Amino acid sequence: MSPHVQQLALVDCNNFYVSCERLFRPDLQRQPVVVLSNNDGCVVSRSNEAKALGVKMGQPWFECRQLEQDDGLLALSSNYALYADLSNRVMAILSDFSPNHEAYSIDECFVDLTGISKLREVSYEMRERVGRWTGIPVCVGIGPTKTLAKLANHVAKKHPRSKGVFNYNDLTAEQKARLLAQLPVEEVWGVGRRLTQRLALHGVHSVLDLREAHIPTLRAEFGVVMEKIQRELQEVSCIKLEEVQQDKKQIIASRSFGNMVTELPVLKDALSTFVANACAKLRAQNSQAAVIQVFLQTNRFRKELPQYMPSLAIPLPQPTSDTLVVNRWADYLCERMFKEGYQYKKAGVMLSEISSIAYQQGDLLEPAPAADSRLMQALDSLNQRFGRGAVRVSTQGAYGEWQMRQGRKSPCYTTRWSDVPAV
DNA sequence: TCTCCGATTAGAC
DNA sequence: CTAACGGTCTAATCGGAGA
Repeated sequence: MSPHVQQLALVDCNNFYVSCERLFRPDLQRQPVVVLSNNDGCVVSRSNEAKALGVKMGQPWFECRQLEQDDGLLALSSNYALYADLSNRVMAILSDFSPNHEAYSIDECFVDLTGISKLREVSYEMRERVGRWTGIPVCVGIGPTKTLAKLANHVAKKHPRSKGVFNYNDLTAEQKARLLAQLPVEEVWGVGRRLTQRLALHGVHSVLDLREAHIPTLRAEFGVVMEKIQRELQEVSCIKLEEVQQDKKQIIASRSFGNMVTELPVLKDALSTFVANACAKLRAQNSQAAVIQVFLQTNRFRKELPQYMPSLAIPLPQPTSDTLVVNRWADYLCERMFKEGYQYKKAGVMLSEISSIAYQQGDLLEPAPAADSRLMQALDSLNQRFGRGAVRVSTQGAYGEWQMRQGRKSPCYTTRWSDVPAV
């Protein structure tokens, strides 16, 4: 093999949320288990046994709920504090294998193993060490580009013979072609449902079809994104490893309500919580926002009810990350949009035009409101020590109607002492 | 006619 | 309580407004 081929590994946790729950509930092993999204709305993680029962990713819980009685399917509310904590542990272990790595999502990490000797042994060791130290099962896919590493990971997950590790770079040209011909094009990273349909119209069904497609046609019909995907399949790296986490360019805090909301004060109360979360995220990356947007939504699935989905944005007089300042604007925007006679199901706040506080522009007319940032710093450090929501804006949480339903949540074993069972 | 901007679309997980 | 369907984020693209 030529020495300059990139050996890029994608390590992906198996059924991550379900695997996290199983760590503290050994009785869930070999049982059909799913984890639900916020508000216990949709299935977002499935054990293999749940997949075998036909439960689909993203399926609304009420649609498969019957399986609870019929087949012993167990559903749990999501416990993000637990998943984030375990994710951090997995990432820390993986980072020991290479200084060049990217935590791509809560359950996936790219690790650049180029130039490592005994690559085979090392990739098995990654899998085993994560399993031994955290109890989370993972699969490893290796390829010359991110897109092919992802595809290799898919192969590792699907074929038991691979024992959880698959290296695309080990294949001959013929073996590569044979493998790609068997894989449907929707398995490719960046090709979703819509693009799969459109590609089929052009006779592109397998990954091999896409790799070999006529380039000018592809570019004209599908744009630069598809061209990049094709180049990646041709082993030309177009998507680089992002080793440092980029600052968010946009921050959204929104939630569906546990019950429909009809009154303005309740909406404002919910929004003040969203503002607090969004501004805390903003401050955590040392940024400020210049535009705030608020949106309200009725339940789009209830077609018989009157629908109203307003959204309003406003440029702030000065960029800020101050919860109290943003909250006043959110109140104002909410009041301007609120209409009596609708049942609101969801609301949210979006912060955009985000910049680093390092570049704070001095305002010639208004004195800089630096004093308030001390209050926000105090608030952040208290909430960090005692848990999110320990210190709040006065109105926040006065009404309970909007809070989401989470009737099936497991205890916070790793992040809250009081939830750890006595030995 | 060109450019900018907001809204829309598509995707990931 | 007897209906019930997530939350964030990015990038490309498109159409209209305004220069």
